[in-house]
Amino acid sequence: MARKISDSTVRRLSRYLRRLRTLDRQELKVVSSRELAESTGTTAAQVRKDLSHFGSFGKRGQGYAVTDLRVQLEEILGLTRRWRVAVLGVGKIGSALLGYGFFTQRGFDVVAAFDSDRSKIGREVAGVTVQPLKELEETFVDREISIAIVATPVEAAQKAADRAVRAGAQAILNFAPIKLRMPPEVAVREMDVTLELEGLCYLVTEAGAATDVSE
Amino acid sequence: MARKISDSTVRRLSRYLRRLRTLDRQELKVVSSRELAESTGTTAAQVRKDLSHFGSFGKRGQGYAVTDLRVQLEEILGLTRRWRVAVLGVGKIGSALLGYGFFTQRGFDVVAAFDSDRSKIGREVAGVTVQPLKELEETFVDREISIAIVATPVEAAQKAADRAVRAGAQAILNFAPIKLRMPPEVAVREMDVTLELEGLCYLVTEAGAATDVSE
DNA sequence: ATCTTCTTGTGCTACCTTTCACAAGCGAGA
DNA sequence: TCTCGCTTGTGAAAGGTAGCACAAGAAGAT
Repeated sequence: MARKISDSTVRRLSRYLRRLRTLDRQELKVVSSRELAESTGTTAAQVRKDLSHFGSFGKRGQGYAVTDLRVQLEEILGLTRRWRVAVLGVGKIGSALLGYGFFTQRGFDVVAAFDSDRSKIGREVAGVTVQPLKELEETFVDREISIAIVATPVEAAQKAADRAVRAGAQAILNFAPIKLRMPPEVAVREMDVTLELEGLCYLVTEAGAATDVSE
Repeated sequence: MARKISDSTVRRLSRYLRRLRTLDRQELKVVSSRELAESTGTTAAQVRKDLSHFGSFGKRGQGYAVTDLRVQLEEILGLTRRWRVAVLGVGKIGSALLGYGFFTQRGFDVVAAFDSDRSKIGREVAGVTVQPLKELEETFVDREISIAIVATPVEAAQKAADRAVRAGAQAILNFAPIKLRMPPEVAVREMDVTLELEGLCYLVTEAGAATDVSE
């Protein structure tokens, strides 16, 4: 299992898992690569290729055992344990994330929140008390936090992420509109709303231009 | 300009533009592909290749004129006009987006918000009055809304998106954890927090397993 | 026991994206 | 005018990802 798995494969695995959990709740026993593909927006061949990187989980002629595959995927993705998460920056996005019940349900416990704004410190948001930044290092170590969600204003993002990493964070989910510079051993994913919106604008504009020409 | 530009290229163009806007504000006149690459986390060759799909904007030996390239990119991405946006679902994420000042600054006007919850209807969030879903169609047409941000609970997402498209939306930014089925002419981008978090878990777990073996 | 039907796992192929490497071009200075 | 230093634009190569097509295998029917 030494070969590198691409981000797009990992994203699809998450989608398969999500679907499998639903099927499992509905007590369905078996699913085919085709069904899995249709419900996650990909192709059957892609599903099989993705899974084949990790082993053979299906039965020819039958499909995949739902519960079994679900468990396998949870193990592959590292979701058999719970993950402790901290939110850096309790503004609009930070508060929304703190109140997002889905996390707990999915194995993520938001156990700390930080902000530099004195008026926010001490306030309790969705069961988590907002702490001052100076307590970041100690809290990360004490509560064994491995994932930091950066939801600060853009100008504070890099520094906040740096501190989280020095305090032991192994992964960063970044909502700030900036490309963070991180050491290679730290996993980073970007959630950049304006970037995606601008991407949509390009597609709409392009589609419009294309039809204009053909007409 | 008939060839298809990949999503990753478009995302990078957005990043270049973001950087160019900063440089422009700082009154810097010229920038090289190398500088642009460093500040956006890519390579100089990549920057040049990305731009070359749309024309020759630089001067050999000199670099790119900042303002000029900024304007070119704004035109390419379709950002010389303003875009009218509606938020579907005024829960945690929806409200956070409504209050996100960055949008206005970047050419996006959130001109409508919808929710099915009676207690939210009529309430004003960041200058936008929450409307009932039954007014969706009329409002999309009247206000010429082209982009819908789906921030409903997962079970309502597909229906909300369908209605938006029937009412004239050309693009969907989807925050619900589901792969939306949309006609091909509609542009869709996903913002799936748990998907990204699970991706981080995979990377951290994998990195841990790798070091365990080598040690 | 054999045949039929169905679906997996996978080698091969096609396509797409990124990187490399260098000629072409620009300006400054002698 | 010629040379030098620098950076672009781009063809070609490398590297990666997705799709195709089919042999292998499993269960049930005859």
